[in-house]
Amino acid sequence: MKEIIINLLSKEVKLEKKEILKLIEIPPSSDLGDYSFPCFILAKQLKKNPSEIASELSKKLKTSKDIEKIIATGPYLNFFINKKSFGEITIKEILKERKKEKKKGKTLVEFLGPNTNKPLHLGHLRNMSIGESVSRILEFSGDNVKKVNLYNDRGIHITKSMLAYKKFGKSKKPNKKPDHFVGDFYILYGKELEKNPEMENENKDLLKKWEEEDKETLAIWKKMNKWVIKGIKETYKKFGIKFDKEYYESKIYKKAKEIIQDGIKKGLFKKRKDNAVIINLGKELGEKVLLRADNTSVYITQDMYLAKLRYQDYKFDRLIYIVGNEQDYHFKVLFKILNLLNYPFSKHLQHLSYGMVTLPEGKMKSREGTIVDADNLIEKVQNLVKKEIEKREKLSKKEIEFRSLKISLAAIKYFLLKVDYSKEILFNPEESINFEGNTGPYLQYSYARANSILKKSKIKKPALNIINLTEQENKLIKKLSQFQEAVESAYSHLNPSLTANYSFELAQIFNEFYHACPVINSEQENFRLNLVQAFKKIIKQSLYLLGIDVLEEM
RNA sequence: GCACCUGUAGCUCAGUUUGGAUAGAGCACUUGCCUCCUAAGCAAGGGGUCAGAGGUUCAAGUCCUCUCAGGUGCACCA
Repeated sequence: MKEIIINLLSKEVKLEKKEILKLIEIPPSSDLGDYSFPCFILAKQLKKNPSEIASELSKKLKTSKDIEKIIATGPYLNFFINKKSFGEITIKEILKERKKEKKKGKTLVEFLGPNTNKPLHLGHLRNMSIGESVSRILEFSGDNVKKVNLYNDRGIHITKSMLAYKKFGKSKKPNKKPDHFVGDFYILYGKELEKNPEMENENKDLLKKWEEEDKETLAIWKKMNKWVIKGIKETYKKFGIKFDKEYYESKIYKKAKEIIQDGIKKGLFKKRKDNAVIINLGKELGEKVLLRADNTSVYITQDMYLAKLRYQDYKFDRLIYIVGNEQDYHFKVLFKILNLLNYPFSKHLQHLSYGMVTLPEGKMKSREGTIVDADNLIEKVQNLVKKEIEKREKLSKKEIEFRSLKISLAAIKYFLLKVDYSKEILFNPEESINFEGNTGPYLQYSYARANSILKKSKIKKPALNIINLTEQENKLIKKLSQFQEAVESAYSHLNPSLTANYSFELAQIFNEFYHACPVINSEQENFRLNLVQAFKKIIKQSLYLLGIDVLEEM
């Protein structure tokens, strides 16, 4: 429909079609028209008042069977489309089988990156929600996407829980979810450290032993890492996440040094007096150590190597790191160094920097016990959902379990995705997770309602013949027609919140329609069934892009 | 101190990328709607110096400058 308007305009207006496309907007109220073209830009070109231009154009442009009316309202040229044919085209287009987009290129999405000393928390849930959603949006638009994870499974923070376990664990085996079991020792380390500051040195010694590959130390490390990873995997599988490949820091941290030699050869890196290797990145980024005096590599060195390794593994066209904004500086430095090293992939790296999840009392702190644990949160929300279900109907235990998990995950994911990723999210345990209004369950509910209509109608193959259209039907058709644009926008901005906002607006309009326009046994049943079907398909796709599953009944 | 990010209704957020018609939702609050396809819903109502000040422009929540407030980073931790 837009194309028709563009073609019409391009005959009378000295602008490229692309420019016209950019300018066309949707008026704030449908009384004004369906599409509009603001004439301000032409005012300079023609040296005339934009209102005059609009009214002249409104006389020149000819209406057709698709464009019924063209009216100038002030400086805007407003188009009224033939709503019946627009409705037919839109619905047909949606109900048609979707051709798969051609593969555009290979994109790696790295997310999660857990430490193997404690269970996942709410921050990880945001990370995974964004990572999964971005991956799906990319894939939907034709990218060949691979999801990768990295376990930060070595280092001073890992030996903390090991040390506490050695001292106080008495070789016990996990008596609860194993990542929580290990996490308790991590917390215990912090507590004991206050009483006994000497532990910090003990911890350093333990790390040294690990680096020297002391057998006993490696055995504890392996055992505890296995426990944590098992627990973490359980959580992210429950959350609906899968990775194509998982990397382990412990397996690469020694090899990371290879990259240092390359930099020295190229004259980029320099040896300091004490034998540490450094790079000077000028005033803005400063001096960075890349290899310690004791010849061990640091975090950034491993990331440098890992980027190279991933390029070897996948020959990606793009690598997107989903990492919190506390690491903005780190990624600036990382990309800068890889650029200086002149690696071919270095220009295709991108940091999707998302904001922290904070609590009303501030940042989550493990020391103060204010960490919102992922497993606990999911369980709590699921229990709330169970109560809601039980209020409504009697179901088997199995069915309650099934539905409550999907609904609670929808509530959590949607809560984390509806806010622009770059912004901080305030999580208020009392208020944040609810099931009404702009929430995941509201969207699932609209889907279930649509499904219920289709199930209950006796007409199984409704014909698409439109007699006349109500205001709500027009609104719904228009919103449905904007799905493609919404996805494209989410793709180019890598922003799931755009999809979330679209989904909510769509569901809202559907619910208005639901109340205003009865489907079953109405004169318009055939057409309305088509409309409901189209809605069902689009809302399902939108929710899929957010990583949210639909329910046929709720 | 330096760098980056944020500031829109009581609360949580859209809208700022690319300036354009009357600044929108949700929650909370007040009312109405289940003999009607699922009330996790719908309808109506009150609630705004778009942090502040200047500037650019025919036009600024949106662009520029400064100020104020909050957050994050500035590790040979990962």
